[in-house]
Amino acid sequence: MQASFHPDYNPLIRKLESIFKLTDDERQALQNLPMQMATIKEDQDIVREGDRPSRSCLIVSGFACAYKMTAHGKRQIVSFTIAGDIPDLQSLHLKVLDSSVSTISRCSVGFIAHEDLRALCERYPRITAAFWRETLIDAAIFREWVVNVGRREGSSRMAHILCELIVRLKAVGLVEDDVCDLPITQGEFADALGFSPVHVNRVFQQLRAEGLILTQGTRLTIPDWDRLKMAAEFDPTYLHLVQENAAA
Amino acid sequence: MQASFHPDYNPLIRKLESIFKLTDDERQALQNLPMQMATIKEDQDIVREGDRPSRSCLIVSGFACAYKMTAHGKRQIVSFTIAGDIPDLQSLHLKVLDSSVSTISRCSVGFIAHEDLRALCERYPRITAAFWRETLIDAAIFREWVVNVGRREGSSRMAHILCELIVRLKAVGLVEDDVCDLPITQGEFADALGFSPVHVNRVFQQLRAEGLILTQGTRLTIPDWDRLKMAAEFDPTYLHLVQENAAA
DNA sequence: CGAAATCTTGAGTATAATCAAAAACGGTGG
DNA sequence: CCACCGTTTTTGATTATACTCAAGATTTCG
Repeated sequence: MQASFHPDYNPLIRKLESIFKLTDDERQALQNLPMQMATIKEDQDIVREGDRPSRSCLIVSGFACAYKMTAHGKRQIVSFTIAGDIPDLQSLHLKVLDSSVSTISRCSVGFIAHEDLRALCERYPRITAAFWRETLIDAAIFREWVVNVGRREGSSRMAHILCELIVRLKAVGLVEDDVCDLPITQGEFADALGFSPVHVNRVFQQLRAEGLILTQGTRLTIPDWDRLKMAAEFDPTYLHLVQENAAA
Repeated sequence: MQASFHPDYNPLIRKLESIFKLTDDERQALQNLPMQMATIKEDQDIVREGDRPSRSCLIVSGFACAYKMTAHGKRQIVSFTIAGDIPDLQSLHLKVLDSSVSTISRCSVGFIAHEDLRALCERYPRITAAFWRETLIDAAIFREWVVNVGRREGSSRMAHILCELIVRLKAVGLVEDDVCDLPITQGEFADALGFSPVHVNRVFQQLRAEGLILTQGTRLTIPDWDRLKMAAEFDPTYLHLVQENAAA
């Protein structure tokens, strides 16, 4: 089936609008972009390492992640993806996928054919630049994750990933009053941080004890944003948010 | 001063040629691309985190790296860059640099103004796509580094980074008979692997004892490539080399 | 309500960090 | 060519962070 978003609700258009003012022409082209919608339940692979996809997937709602497996069967999550992200946009130019994408929560996703993306890019250079820019921000996030996993310990590592998630969720309107819904299990955080699940649990308790976070089920509350940022050594520059969205 | 390469020696053109056959027009445009050449001695920053550069730098020869510092003064190298790489190409679309680039050995670099790159991309969409693709491969390498630092231990982590370097050096003709010159100190490897220098030293000794590597000064020899690959759990897919260069 | 997943706790272990000092190496200048 | 200096590599001993294993508590969801 084709997408039928109210213009304001198409998360792709919203994201591009936040970077620059779309012309009517560009907006029209984006609204007409064929998109095959699907709902995918939690913990399902959307695409797998080794695939040679002919389309990319836009996460419309829900949480997903990109991950790789080591030869010894250990999983490393390399990024969390939220509404508006296209976690496999790189497959437009790289034939073989080098990582898998899996849902974390139930997701609504839109598949966009590469041929349609290519046609769009060919006609609208500013959209090409915007897509390229998105993949460059993804790369900036990977860089920061290398730093996080390589050089930060326990609680600052955990705090950092929480800061990143909150800022990114805030940018797409998914944080209200320092509260957000974060359906990510401690085991999944472990795979993102290079920790064991047990260690994540202990670090969580430490953060709670220090009053840096509050959890009730999947609901996360940040009582004191500045203190969490401090504990995380968090500097949001690498997310390259535009001013209006950079509420960090 | 302007660049004056023999066509075959311009590492940027060589790299693009390895992806697709350039038209005469495209090759001409690349040869005419204004490039300010400089020689930079070892351990010098070329650009720094926080800069807002108006040009990008092509590494023509030598070894460099991109790195970030944590608030506690620890350094994490997020990538090694070799001849033909443009480690800060992302600054074409991201105003503020989120990482620094430093030389490791004495380097010959060419600075290319963003306005010239933009003009080139505007006129030659295939070159745009090729540059975009290069940044996507950078991102794929960052992903693999997250896995390496997050989920591999001691010798496989070290072996993996050696495998990557060797394959990339081979792709640009800097490996002969399983021997290459690798002017990277153990302290620098430590910053790339998230280890202490002492631990890198011990892992090196382990790899030597297992006959996986041989070192004489900065000269690295790989007696048995398959065994090193095995120890590293190395799969070169993520480097997205084209067939002719994929001698891994 | 019951089963499965997730979270939590404890105990023992392993990988890697830190600190400190010595040996080897590489380049420079006399 | 050799002595000297700074850097890099190496070694040893101790400590710390995080892992593993195992079991019990809690939550979630059908």
